[in-house]
Amino acid sequence: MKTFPVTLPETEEGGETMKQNVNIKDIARLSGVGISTVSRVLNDHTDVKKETREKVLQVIKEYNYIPNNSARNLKRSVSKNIGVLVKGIYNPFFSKVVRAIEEEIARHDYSMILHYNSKDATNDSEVAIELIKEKKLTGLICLGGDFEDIDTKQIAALETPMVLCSTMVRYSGDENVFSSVNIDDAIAAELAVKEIICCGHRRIGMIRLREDDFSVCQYRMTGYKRALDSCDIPYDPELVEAGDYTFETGYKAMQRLLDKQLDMTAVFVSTDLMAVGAARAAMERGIKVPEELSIVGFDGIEFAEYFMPSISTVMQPVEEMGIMSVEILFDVLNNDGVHRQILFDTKFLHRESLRRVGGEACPK
Amino acid sequence: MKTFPVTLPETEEGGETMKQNVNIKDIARLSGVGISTVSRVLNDHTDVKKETREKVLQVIKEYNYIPNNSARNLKRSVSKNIGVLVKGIYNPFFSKVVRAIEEEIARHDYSMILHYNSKDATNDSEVAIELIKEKKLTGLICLGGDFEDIDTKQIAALETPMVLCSTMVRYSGDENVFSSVNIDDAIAAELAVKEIICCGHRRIGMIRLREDDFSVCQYRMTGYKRALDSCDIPYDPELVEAGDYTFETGYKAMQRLLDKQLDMTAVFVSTDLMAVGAARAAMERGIKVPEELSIVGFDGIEFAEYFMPSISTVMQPVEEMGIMSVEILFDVLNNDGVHRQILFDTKFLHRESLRRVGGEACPK
DNA sequence: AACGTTACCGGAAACGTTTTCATAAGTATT
DNA sequence: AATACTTATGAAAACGTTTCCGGTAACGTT
Repeated sequence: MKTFPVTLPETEEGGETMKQNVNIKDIARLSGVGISTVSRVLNDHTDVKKETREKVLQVIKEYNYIPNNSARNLKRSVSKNIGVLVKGIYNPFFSKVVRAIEEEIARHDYSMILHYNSKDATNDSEVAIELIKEKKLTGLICLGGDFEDIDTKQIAALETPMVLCSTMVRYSGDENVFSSVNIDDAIAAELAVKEIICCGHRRIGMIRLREDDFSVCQYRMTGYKRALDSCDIPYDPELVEAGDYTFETGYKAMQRLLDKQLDMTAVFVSTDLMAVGAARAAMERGIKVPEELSIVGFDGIEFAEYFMPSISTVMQPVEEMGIMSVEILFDVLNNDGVHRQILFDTKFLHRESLRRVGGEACPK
Repeated sequence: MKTFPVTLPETEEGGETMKQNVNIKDIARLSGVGISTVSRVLNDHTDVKKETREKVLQVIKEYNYIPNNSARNLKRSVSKNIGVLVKGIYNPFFSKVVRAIEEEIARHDYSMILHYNSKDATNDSEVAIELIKEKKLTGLICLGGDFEDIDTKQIAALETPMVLCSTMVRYSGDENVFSSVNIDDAIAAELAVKEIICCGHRRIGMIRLREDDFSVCQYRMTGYKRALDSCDIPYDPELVEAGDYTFETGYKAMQRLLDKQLDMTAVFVSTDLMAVGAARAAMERGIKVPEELSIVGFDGIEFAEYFMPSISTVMQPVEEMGIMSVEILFDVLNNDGVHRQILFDTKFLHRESLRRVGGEACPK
């Protein structure tokens, strides 16, 4: 039953037998060194004589040896896996971030475990903690969702870096147990609405997110109000309807808005997806966009650019945000828990769906 | 340094100390049974007395014990991770499949490791094999991409079930080493083009995929030709341009097509993304869609429905395909390698972008 | 009463690494 | 020549499971 100190059945050209799995012991034996030396070579330790290292590397290559990750993980008591937890909405914006994240993670020689939290009304921090513990993750990036009443003690105890990207945090503690990557939704929205105002619009509708959806998108509503306020335009709740990210709800929200027969000349929409739905709803009723109604979205998904008319929007630096999330994660990992909060800049893209109307521009 | 056989420092209410990680030995000791019994409980083995099981479960719950996955993986010599390898294009179609896959994988209590293969011109099977070996995956699902000259011996030797979903396979072996989930792209495309012909169109353009992109989308070209053929419409290479999935290349391909001043009345486009880009290109030039030019896409992504005009397209059963891929994977896993090839049906969606013209319908 | 079965259970050997510790050999220092 | 310090190395102890192997107790069968 014991392995004898003989050479392995080699994987010959056309040979039928193929040793299923070469392990570190085999490599050690075959290169005439101890196991620990092989391990040192594998992990790039410096204290191995050059010739020894080369010899070992050659054997490794020759036998096509791949170290067993499970064993490594067990010893190191982490998994070289980084979790990404995505809040359950389907949004091309998130898909793109995920992609950027994966590429960056792969560059660091880690793997990405992707999990969608589809339960709608959960506080995502619990799911996050569960995930970390269960899968022994090296780190976790949360995309979207809602962290409320966080048990900072528990999170700190995990000693696993967490980065929240585009995640709503409602919690008034001072402890600093995670990093975050965001844009300033309120300011970005405020600027967008000001752009609308600058085009002479005064009656500006808004399609916001349902209030029970605690995502950062809620702040876009704040920005809307602030912009109105700073230009002395009264806030009229009649002009506000809500949806929940999707084309369809944007479409319906716009219908409700139009049904009210308001003298609206522009609408600011919380997400590009809804903006497209909204635009369609208006156009279906024969309302010309932007001649009769301007529409502005938020996110910067590519689709908005190809819609006819192309949708003016607030562009988030998608890839950069993804990459930064990973960078921060590894920073925290290596520099022992110094967390960072990053705010990215956005850019307003003035496209076809927004047009100047008669009225004078806002002084501001 | 050794752990003494005393009770653990409990996680008391408000207590500061928290035993970092309870393990199976602790649970065994605390519930007064042997380690193997705890293991049996954990793995739902039948040969444990009811009371013992309950006792153990209670202790597990009380101490919030979560088994160490790395250790489990090491013993079981698999990882409870299922890989998903996505070919590097950004396509909302794939994002949606991935999502369906993840949910199904999670339902089985596995994790999904998602990896994007961004290298454009690779034979993806090598990446796949590498991935399986390195991450000790339980199974692998490939989305898109190209398997050519497969080393079936090597794949068989892995003994890891592989499912190819929407993946191009160019290889003439008889051995059956993987399962597949697909639609019949040629037939679906043929039907779509016949629909166009039935609307009276005779000069039908095509925006296909670049020929060096070996994806299943190539078969859509086959379908196009077949449809023309069966209705005795001559194939005219002038009417064909190529792109590579994206809005932008669809847009440009349409421009090239229009530049040629052909008397085209409809265009069949290989992917919805390109179809939208193409529609935009036409409309920008003042060509009315569908009044002057009909456009038909392929895939069934949601966006196509909200574009104005909504894009007629071939709907693939996205979620079903994802779920099926996972189901097959587990089937193969449990029934010892009986592979299956699945073909899903598609559905042609006649929407605004396709309109009847004067000419008589095709007899067929 | 002796025996065979069955239902439960514990000990201990894996699984394949990383890392600590000890040691041997070489080199520099006294 | 004795000492100390470096450099390279191997043996062996973990890491936390699963599972094989065997053993005990209870029970029914002869």
